[in-house]
Amino acid sequence: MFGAYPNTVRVRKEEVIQMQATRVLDGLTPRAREIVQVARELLEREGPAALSMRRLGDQIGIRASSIYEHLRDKDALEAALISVGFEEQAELFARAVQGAANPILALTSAYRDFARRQPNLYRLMTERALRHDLLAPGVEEAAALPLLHATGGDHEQARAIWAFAHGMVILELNHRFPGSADLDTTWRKGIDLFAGQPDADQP
Amino acid sequence: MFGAYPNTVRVRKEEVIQMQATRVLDGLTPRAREIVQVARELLEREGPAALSMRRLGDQIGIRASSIYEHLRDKDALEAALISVGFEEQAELFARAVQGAANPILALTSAYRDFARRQPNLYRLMTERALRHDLLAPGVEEAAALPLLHATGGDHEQARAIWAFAHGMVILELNHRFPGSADLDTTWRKGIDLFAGQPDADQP
DNA sequence: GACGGTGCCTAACGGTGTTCGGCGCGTACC
DNA sequence: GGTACGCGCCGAACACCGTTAGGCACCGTC
Repeated sequence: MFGAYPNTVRVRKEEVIQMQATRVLDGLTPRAREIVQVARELLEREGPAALSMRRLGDQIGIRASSIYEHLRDKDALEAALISVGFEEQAELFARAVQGAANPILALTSAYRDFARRQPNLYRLMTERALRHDLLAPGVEEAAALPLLHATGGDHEQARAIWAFAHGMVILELNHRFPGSADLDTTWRKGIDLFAGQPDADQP
Repeated sequence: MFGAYPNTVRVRKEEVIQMQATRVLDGLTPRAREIVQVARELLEREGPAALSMRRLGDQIGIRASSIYEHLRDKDALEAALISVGFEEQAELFARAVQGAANPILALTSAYRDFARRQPNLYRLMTERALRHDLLAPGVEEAAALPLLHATGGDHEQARAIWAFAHGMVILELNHRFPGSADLDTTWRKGIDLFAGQPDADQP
């Protein structure tokens, strides 16, 4: 992410829209889509430990072994969930920057919102190396494009902002900040550093 | 972390040293210490999936069920590993700031080194909420103190730097940056923003 | 009407964390 | 010196996990 394209890339909004149009679940049968959807609800409602093939089968009304008729294995199921997550991020982020006075602030707010609304999916999307061989192609890059666009194509800055945002989000989700911490302020100050008045050091 | 103490705390170096002296493993029997040590090697050598009670027993030469004579359960084992990790961080960080021209830069370098040298332990320490009821008391705070000290007691700044550092580290460990990314540069630029010349915007 | 594929089933394998009952051995005490 | 105790181990078992193999019923197509 933030480096898959050469530094000189110029991203037009049309390209972003087009990548969003590539629906992840289109490559799946209706039954597989249903399974992925139920899996997502189960994951978010009861946590990662509850997302077992047997529990998932129970939710649908079939045996665990029958799931393998529709999805190769659990890795493929998780990859589908992650692909859906990236797709929704891409759409969310593209919408967030539309007409935003401070695109980077708008993007990081949307990033935090996404993670807080579906913490278990967000963890799934970030806590391990990605299986690019199982993900829907291009979906990760599509989620990253709005931020790269907001930094004017500066991969360096985009990566730094992403690292800060992910660090803030995942430490918050894992309750690693004390309850007394004013995270809104920490976010604002941090983002101001990255995206704030860049002309401050100009004469 | 970065908030367990009131903002006005003044940390003397002697206090840091003293907290380091509290050895985590002292509360364990010799056999339990051995198990934790073997578990650490197994975790780091073969990854989190290999850290099972049976595999661990094999390494020691006993049955999995015998481990429960020495450690309450797997949560307690993991908590011991995490406690050891924090303890080593505390010592490493305290050493890193000694005589450093730029303490924050020295600290974040040590932070990254720690994570890269024992990625699986670092993941274990950060990827879930901490079981404070199982951790050695004070060990998390001890690891956080040097950074809080380096920011002059500014919890806000300490949290932001921590979030950036953790984000950079965990995304690097999980291979989420492209191979072409120059992470050294990203680190330097990011840390400069947080800790760099604060007199840049002075006349 | 037979054929083939689809989608489910049961059963099983090897793995996981954990508990229970038993057993041998060394130490402490009478 | 004999006895009691408890520590540290063991085997067996339970409930769960991901996954595979083989069978069976249905349904559309030739």
